[in-house]
Amino acid sequence: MPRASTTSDAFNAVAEPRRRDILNYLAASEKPVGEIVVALGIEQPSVSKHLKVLRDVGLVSSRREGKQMFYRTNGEALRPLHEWTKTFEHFWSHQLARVKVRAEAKMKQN
Amino acid sequence: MPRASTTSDAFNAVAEPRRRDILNYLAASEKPVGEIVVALGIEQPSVSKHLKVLRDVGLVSSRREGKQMFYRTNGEALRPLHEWTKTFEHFWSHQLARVKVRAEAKMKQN
DNA sequence: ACATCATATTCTCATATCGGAATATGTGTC
DNA sequence: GACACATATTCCGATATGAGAATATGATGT
Repeated sequence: MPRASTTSDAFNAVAEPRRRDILNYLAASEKPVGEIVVALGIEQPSVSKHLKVLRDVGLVSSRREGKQMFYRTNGEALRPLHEWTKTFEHFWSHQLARVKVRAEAKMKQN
Repeated sequence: MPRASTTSDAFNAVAEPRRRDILNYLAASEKPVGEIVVALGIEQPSVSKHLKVLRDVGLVSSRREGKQMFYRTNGEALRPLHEWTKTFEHFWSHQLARVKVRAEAKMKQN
């Protein structure tokens, strides 16, 4: 069995750095493909292919306006990722407290 | 150019569902490989291979105790994922998002 | 040294991938 | 219709993958 398809879910789709770049770029406002191409410096066919993947998993939506296709990030599709990583939040938010405590303990020694 | 290696970063490593299962399982407390095998019903070689990937990206750490190898989740390595998804949080949590969604729903009625 | 238990590695295979190049589709204008 | 513009699709090649099976390594006890 090979690796799961990039279009199988949001986890697989955002594993690709370029696709995260695109999502970041489209988060502020919708943009036509051509602007993504120049802004991120990616070849046009690659951008179209990445957008297709993102669209398949619901991470972007599109709208046609004349010759142009406007894409926008649909951040809601990232919610499962956020929720899942959130369950590990205590690993670092608690740590801050622990480091603090350890630092204070060291201070007392001196 | 093929897909980036699963060991290139945490994003790629957790794209595999089994590896997320393992991270979930090891989050509570460290466990030997054998227990992961029975708990998740995955073949032992697969578990070892997944653990190697997770270890390569710092998502788990290991400790030997006699014949057994204990693994534990290192949640800190998921922080980049959490931080990144957090930048999209307003898509679902912000009141504006809710208003938008409701407005779009109303549009669809017509 | 040997046997046993626990884990890791190696091998094969079918498959999905990404980038690049070329081409196709779709839209508006003359 | 012919043309230009914007975007999408197809074909190619190199490569990493995950599962399964077989085997290797490592640790302990006798």
